[in-house]
Amino acid sequence: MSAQFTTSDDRLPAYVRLRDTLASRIAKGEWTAEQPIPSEARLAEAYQVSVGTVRKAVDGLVNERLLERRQGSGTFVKAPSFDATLFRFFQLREADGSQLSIPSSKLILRSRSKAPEIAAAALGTTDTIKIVRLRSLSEVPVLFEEIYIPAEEFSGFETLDDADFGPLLYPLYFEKFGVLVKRATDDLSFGRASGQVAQQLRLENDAPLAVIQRTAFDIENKPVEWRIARGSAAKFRYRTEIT
Amino acid sequence: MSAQFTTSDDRLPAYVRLRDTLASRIAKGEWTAEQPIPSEARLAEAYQVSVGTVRKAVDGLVNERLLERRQGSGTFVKAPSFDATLFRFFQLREADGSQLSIPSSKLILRSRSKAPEIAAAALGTTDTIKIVRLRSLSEVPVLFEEIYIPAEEFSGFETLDDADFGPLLYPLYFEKFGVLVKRATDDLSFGRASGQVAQQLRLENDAPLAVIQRTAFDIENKPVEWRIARGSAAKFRYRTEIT
DNA sequence: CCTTCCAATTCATATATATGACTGGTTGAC
DNA sequence: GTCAACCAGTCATATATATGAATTGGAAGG
Repeated sequence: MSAQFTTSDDRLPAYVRLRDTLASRIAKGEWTAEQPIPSEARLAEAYQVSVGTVRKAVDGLVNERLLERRQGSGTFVKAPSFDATLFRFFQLREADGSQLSIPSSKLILRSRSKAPEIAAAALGTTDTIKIVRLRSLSEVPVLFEEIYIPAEEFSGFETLDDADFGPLLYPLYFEKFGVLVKRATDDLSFGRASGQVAQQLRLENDAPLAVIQRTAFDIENKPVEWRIARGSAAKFRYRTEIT
Repeated sequence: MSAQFTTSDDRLPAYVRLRDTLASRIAKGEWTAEQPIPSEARLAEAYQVSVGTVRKAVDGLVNERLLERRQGSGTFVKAPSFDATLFRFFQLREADGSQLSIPSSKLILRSRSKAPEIAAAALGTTDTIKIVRLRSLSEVPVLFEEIYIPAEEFSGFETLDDADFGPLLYPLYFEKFGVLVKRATDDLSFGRASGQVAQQLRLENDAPLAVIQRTAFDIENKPVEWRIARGSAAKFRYRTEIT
């Protein structure tokens, strides 16, 4: 039984093509996070390569955090744990001082909308759906988000039921539209509150703001979301590793 | 010919012990960045392991950016390219609009000094040497830095000749004290200018400030430097990848 | 019914080996 | 002297294989 690589330049090394092939199968949702993918031996047999080559391909995907190895049990698709990323920036805790938690989200707007220039440049299209949310911890608003996603990829997004929206968008993208966000680039800068932003965040005009602009990419490195999030600079905390 | 692993728990896999051993040899400055380290075949022979095991050990060090492979030529120690990291935050250009460059540095203070609590906590000692610098681009001050390093590791630092100081400290740490900075953790927040900081940066009192607190670690993950850097928030730009 | 033990499955480590690709220097023809 | 061809050394890819370690599920036994 010899499965095919997904079309990709066959001058590339086998382990690279296998990695791409597996990434694509993961993106298609062929495997769930609960069940192991086929064993290394099976994959080797299926794609007619050696186990070593499979291991090297899987190594890559493990490195990219798409897969997770569990010795003795198998290799599993890693649930896209893109969870609290944005909230690493605002290290807030619930009033009781407990662990950080994912803030609740209030949907303010969701509509077909022409993307502003900077979002259009990042996404490569002006035909987008705009989402505006206010995120809060313990009823205190902490982050005001404007989000743009390409209308083409997310057609039907405007008509989703409000009940489908949880506090996190990326799982929704994946479940309803098969869009798996794999990485993102965040740009941080500093600004000042005004108008709707100030009002929603309950800040004074000109209050210092931390501004985070994010472009998110799917498995194929195609940009699938642009957003700008703003929160009070006073509460801003960010930690990063440099190597 | 069988070289020894540096003492490390011999229950660990061979490739891990070899990686540690090589890391230690790199840290000792046994190889320069200009000459290749011994070939994979030679290392395999010297340590009595297979080439595959050597490759896996070297893979690790390449991943950590300690080594760099050049097909056909060899594997080289990577010059600690910790250069412009801090200045990723302040994306400033020379007045002529040219590429970013490393800012010049004016030494303001260098003396044995008791570390403030937060630095002492990071470094594990209060017995430190304090360095204060003002960094400028095209004569415009952009960053005010206070740096603490453990007096024990850097004994003699106070008596270094001023001429030894270039714009970057990490090469100096390495050349004069054998301390190789491998990674660092940066904590970002926003604050307000006052006193000496405001004066040196030529900002008004209460001007918004970006604050970066960094702890730097050597190859053995021992903290070897703590610093706090401050610059005008207005010029602050930071980009990061999330995956 | 529960615990213990065992066997199968799976990933983890390690070796040995072969071939290809790239680099840098040497050789030799002109 | 110049330049092309060659060659030796090095990392890159790929295979085959063996053994160890962790997990799981079921059989055996009380």
